[in-house]
Amino acid sequence: MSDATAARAVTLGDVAARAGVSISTASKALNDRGDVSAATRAKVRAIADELSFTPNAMARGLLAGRTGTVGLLTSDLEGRFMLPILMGAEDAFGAGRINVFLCDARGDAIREQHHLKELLSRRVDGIIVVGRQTDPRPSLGQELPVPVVYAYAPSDDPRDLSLTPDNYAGGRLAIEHLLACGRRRIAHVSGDPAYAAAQDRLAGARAALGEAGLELVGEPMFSEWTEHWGRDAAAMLLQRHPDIDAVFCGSDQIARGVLDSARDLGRTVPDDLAVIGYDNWEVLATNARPELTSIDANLQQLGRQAALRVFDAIDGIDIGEGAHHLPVRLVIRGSTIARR
Amino acid sequence: MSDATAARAVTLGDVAARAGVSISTASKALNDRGDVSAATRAKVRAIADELSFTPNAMARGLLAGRTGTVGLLTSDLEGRFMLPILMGAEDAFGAGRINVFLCDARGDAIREQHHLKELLSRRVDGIIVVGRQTDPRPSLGQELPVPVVYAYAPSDDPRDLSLTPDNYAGGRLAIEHLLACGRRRIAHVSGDPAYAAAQDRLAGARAALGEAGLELVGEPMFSEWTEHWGRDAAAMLLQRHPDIDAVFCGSDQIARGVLDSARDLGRTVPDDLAVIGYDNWEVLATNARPELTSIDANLQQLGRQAALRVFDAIDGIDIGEGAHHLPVRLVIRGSTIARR
DNA sequence: GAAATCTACGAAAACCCTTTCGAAAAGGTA
DNA sequence: TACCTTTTCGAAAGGGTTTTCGTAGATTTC
Repeated sequence: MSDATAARAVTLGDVAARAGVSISTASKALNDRGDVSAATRAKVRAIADELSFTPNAMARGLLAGRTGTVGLLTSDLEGRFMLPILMGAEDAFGAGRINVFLCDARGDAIREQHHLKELLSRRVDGIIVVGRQTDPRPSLGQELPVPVVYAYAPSDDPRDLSLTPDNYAGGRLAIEHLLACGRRRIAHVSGDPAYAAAQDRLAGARAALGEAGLELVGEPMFSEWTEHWGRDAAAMLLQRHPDIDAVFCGSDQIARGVLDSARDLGRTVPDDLAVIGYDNWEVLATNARPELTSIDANLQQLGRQAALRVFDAIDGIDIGEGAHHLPVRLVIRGSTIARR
Repeated sequence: MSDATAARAVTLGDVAARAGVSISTASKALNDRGDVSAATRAKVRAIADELSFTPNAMARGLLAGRTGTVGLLTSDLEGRFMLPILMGAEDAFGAGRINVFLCDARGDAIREQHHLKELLSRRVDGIIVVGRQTDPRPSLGQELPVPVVYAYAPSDDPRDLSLTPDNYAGGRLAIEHLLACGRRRIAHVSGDPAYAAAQDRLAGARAALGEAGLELVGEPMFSEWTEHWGRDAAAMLLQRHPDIDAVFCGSDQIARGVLDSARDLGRTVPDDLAVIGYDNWEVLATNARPELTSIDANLQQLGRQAALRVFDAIDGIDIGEGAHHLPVRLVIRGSTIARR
């Protein structure tokens, strides 16, 4: 960028002057509006191309009242869950010629307020708030001049619209799959029990077991969402309850640890022991031995949905309120069913 | 968002009227500019707060010529490398009251052009282009009205400024560490040989070995950047060259696979065999058995640098040109040195 | 008391675009 | 020729803010 001439950008006026027409005619020619002769239109278009004229979105937005931008307020970019949501949203917006303002609050409420102000000052047409856990988070309030949709982490105010993955259903789905595979003695190893996700998944699992007249083998084991813990937990578990035939893990990382320990202890997966993970983190799941069956939260879909809701709200459509739990999906791989 | 009144946002005029002063006085009062009495200033401020007035950034940008926004044009959000870069950039910008337009081109040139046009239409003050590989990518051209900095993937035009991690130095660093650990019979397992990163790391490794009067054991093994390949490669390697005492892996995933196979084949890491990875992907590296020594490309720092360069360019400072290789960092863990 | 100096404020231009409405030109009809 | 219709274009307003410059009033100086 040595010679980036900071020359004034070419304006509609420049195009009009060069084409020998008025500014209004030029505008109409470029926007297919009003009555302009075909010849004039072609001429203006040609000149605009030649000067590589790009209309000033700000000037346009000033008039229209709409900016064609949406704010994406994340609390923690780092998280693995943020990305697919972000992609889904960006995807949906990209199709509609909307641009995304990205703000990362780093989990800090003050930074969040600061970013919120920035977004409002830029007159975004809507805001998506993406949390890093499925635990409820403080609402931005009801007084905002733009529609807000909460994704992943629901708002703690039921008047807000929140989209969040259905962890309860995920827990059920995992257990139902294990039961369908003929497993009966199922244990649960999960992460931090303070996470709503951990509790919801467990609740779903217990419900599914209950309907089959079964219970978890032993107490559910909670600690961290890491492979390390998965290994340690599995070692303890297999010693205490050598007769288990399946483990439902709260995350793929934990499941990887469980797989490792099981292998070390001479258990064969899936024949001897079925293992199911959660999150369907592809890199981890597909490189496990055997490949890991998992629950996918459809996060990209969730991001898409959030974006579409914001679209609707912008168009004046009522998008409703409350926390909506989006369906999750079972991805079957070799850790629960032997390959034929 | 049930009651998001689409009421017209409060303008400076509203504040001025309510305060009983002119628009210009109100503006000056809020911006600490011009001559305004302390009393008037306080009054205007109070009213602005009360009405929760937020200046319209578009109207402001229209005048100033600067928008306080920067475009982040990524070619592939999905990639693991994008995130830290994005975070670093967002961080640097956040501090300077600049907002980030995020655009994901999905690796598609047409989408990229489309997004570029959008960004220019929004009159961003600068653009950061983030690629997904360290291979050179097509330049956006020299004719753009705003400064551009290429991060991770350098531009193929030497007149552009590119910041990219120094893979050659990374290769050297890895080998030098292994040599310092007393290893002499070192093999190399890497990913897709079509990646510049793979070739650069290998070249650096060979240079370091050469200086010590050594050579790689066997041919470098290329295939995929996966654990699967790491396992397969290690199995072959240890059969063909049972006497190797270290493996330099092209990625942490490959290294994880190598660790797995080594363990299966009864080799002890690090006593018997040292393993070093690349990328320092924390989740993988710290959960390996033993924890994985790796090379960290300082991507967050790279993103920061890119942002700062754009800042400078906006301020009219010449930011230079050419591809700059940013230093990488060795992170020592248990896979190369036994814990005391 | 007049002149000079400050101080505090307001009017208006500028930024770039879209849109409305009126006017001019061109063509057709009686 | 006088009148009407259709087509094509331009003048001007409007959007919200910043900034420049002028002015009215207050204060000081001789």
